[in-house]
Amino acid sequence: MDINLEQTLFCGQSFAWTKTGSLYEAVLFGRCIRLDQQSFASVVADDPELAAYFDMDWEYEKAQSYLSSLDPYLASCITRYEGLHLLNQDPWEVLISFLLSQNNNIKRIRSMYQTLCRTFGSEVGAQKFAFPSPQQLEMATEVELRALGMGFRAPYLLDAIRCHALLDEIPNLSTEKAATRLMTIKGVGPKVAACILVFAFHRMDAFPLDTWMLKVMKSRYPGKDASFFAPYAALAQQYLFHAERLGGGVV
DNA sequence: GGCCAGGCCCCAG
DNA sequence: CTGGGGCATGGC
Repeated sequence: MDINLEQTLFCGQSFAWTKTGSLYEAVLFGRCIRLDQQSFASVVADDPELAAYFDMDWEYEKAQSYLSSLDPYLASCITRYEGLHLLNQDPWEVLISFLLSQNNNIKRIRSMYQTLCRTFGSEVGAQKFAFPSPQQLEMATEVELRALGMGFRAPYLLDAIRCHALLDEIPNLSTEKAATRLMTIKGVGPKVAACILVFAFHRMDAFPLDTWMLKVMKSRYPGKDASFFAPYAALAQQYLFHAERLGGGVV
C-alpha cells in the first residue's frame, strides 16, 4: 500500500506545497523539492532526508488495517483517501504555521505562510524561498508583521520567536507534558499544541480537535474520545478531518 | 456585503 | 472551571 502524495500534501498538515499540473513543489531542507506520484518511489529511495520527511518507514499498513476494523465510517474514509501519511515536519515551521491557522481558512494560511517565506526567508532558487529560521524572523517587529497581514497573530509570532528553544525539549517529554510546555507560548492552546505534536513529533496519541473534528466526533462518535482510536488516534484524526473537509466518507 | 475560517486570550460568574 | 465576546484579515 503506497503513499498518496495528493492526500498527504493537501490534507491540511502542511502549507508548504503547491501543485502545478502533476508536479508537487516546496522548499525543504534548503533546497527546491519537485515530485510527482509516478517517480516518487524511485526518488525517495535515494533520498534519506525525504524518506524521513514522508515517514516512509512507519507501520501504515498495520495502522490502517486496525483503524478500518474499528468502525465502518472510518474504514470508508481510509479507503477513499488511502495512502495519507503523517509528515515529519520541522517543529519550528509547524509551530508558526499553526499559530497562523487559528480562526483562519486554509487558503489564507497558505498565503500568509508564503508571505513569511518571501519576506524573511532565504532565496534558494528563482523566486523560491525557504521558510524563515527563528533567527531570520527575529528581525520582525509587531508593526511589520501586522503590515504583512498577520493581524492579531502578530504578538503570538513574536512570543513563539522568543520561546523557540523550548521545541528542543519536546522529544523528551510525554505527550501530555509536551502539550503543557507548548501551551506556555502565547497563542498556543490545546488544538495548536496537538497539531505540533502530530505533524512535527509524530505523536500518535495527540488528537487535534478543531471545528471540523468536533462536528465529526459529535455526530459519529458521541461519548467517545481519542482513546477510542488508540494507539493510532492521530492518524484516525487526520483521515476524519480530511474526509470531513472534502465532503465526508462514503458510509 | 455579510459570514466564516484547522482558536485562543481574557474576563466575568 | 466554564462560558462567551473579541479579535485582523481576506476568500467566498
